Amino acid sequence: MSTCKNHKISIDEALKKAEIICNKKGVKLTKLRQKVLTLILKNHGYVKAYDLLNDLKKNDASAKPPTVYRSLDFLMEHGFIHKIQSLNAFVGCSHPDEHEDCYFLICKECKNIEECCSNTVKKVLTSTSGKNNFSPNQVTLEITGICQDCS
Amino acid sequence: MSTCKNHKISIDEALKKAEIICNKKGVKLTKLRQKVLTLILKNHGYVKAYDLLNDLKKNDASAKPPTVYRSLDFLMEHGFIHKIQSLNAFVGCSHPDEHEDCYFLICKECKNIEECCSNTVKKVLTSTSGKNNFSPNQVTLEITGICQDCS
DNA sequence: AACTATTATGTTATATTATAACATTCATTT
DNA sequence: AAATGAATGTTATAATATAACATAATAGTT
Repeated sequence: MSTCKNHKISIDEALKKAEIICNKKGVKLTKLRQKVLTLILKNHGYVKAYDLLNDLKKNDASAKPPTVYRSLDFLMEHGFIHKIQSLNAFVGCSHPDEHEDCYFLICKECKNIEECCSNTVKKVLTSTSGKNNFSPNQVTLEITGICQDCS
Repeated sequence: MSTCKNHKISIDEALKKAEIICNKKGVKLTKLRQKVLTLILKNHGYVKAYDLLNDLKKNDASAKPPTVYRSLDFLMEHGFIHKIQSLNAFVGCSHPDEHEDCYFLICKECKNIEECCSNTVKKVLTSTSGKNNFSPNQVTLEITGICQDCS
């Protein structure tokens, strides 16, 4: 069982968690989707779609862009991964079951991405949106900088 | 002089402002850059790079991707426009001289984008980053939802 | 004015990211 | 087994962006 200081939980645990959530929802975590999720979780930083595709090709030469994008779509839809908009990249989610608005601390040194949840941030964003009479739907909050280990 | 309720200032004013800032900085707002900035400001919502390219081609058939991307880079570098990461699109900036961390309210109905500055938001983000021992460098905050006019 | 250095633009080519559209396979239910 | 719907395979292409090198314009120097 592989673990990593950057994973709140191990890959195996994350996969099991995903399996359980899928069962609850009545959707299927197919072999392919598992494979893609595993490849993403294995990385401590972020992963690019075409790097994933190349990884998939090692086992299955017939893998093509839709192969990976469809899995990515599924995994995003169910909160198992997130897309980092400012990088066109993807990261695993450490807590797909308890999902709130999250934000990302992206270290430009080590490329590591920390996913954070903060009620304070959430509240401030909601209230500021409210002041603008805006009904928020989806928040993209990505903070690039230098992490503790790299400073 | 064209104005728009969504522009805090008119296009002409924005151009003049940009001109002044460029002079101060010792950089040049060339005809091409002016043209690109104008095309962006004319839009009330966001603009895609290749739409800009097509607009440019109307006057100059030889325009090519680097033509527009270089201008976009320049305009972003000096704060005259912003890139909306979640849309791969660009919006004009209404206050390039008094620049702080801004965020964007993106209406998925009317496609309008409101640029906002909030000290509260800024403070919360800085302090939350600090709690994670993270030195923020650049913040991407994009909130998608429904604006007042569309709700 | 001629020379030089720098900046900006032109040009060709290609890299990167992502989706549309249709065919086939697989799993589940009947 | 047949029918259905979901998932995957496959082909093609769309959309976004940059590398690399050539030329032109500009500003500063002689």
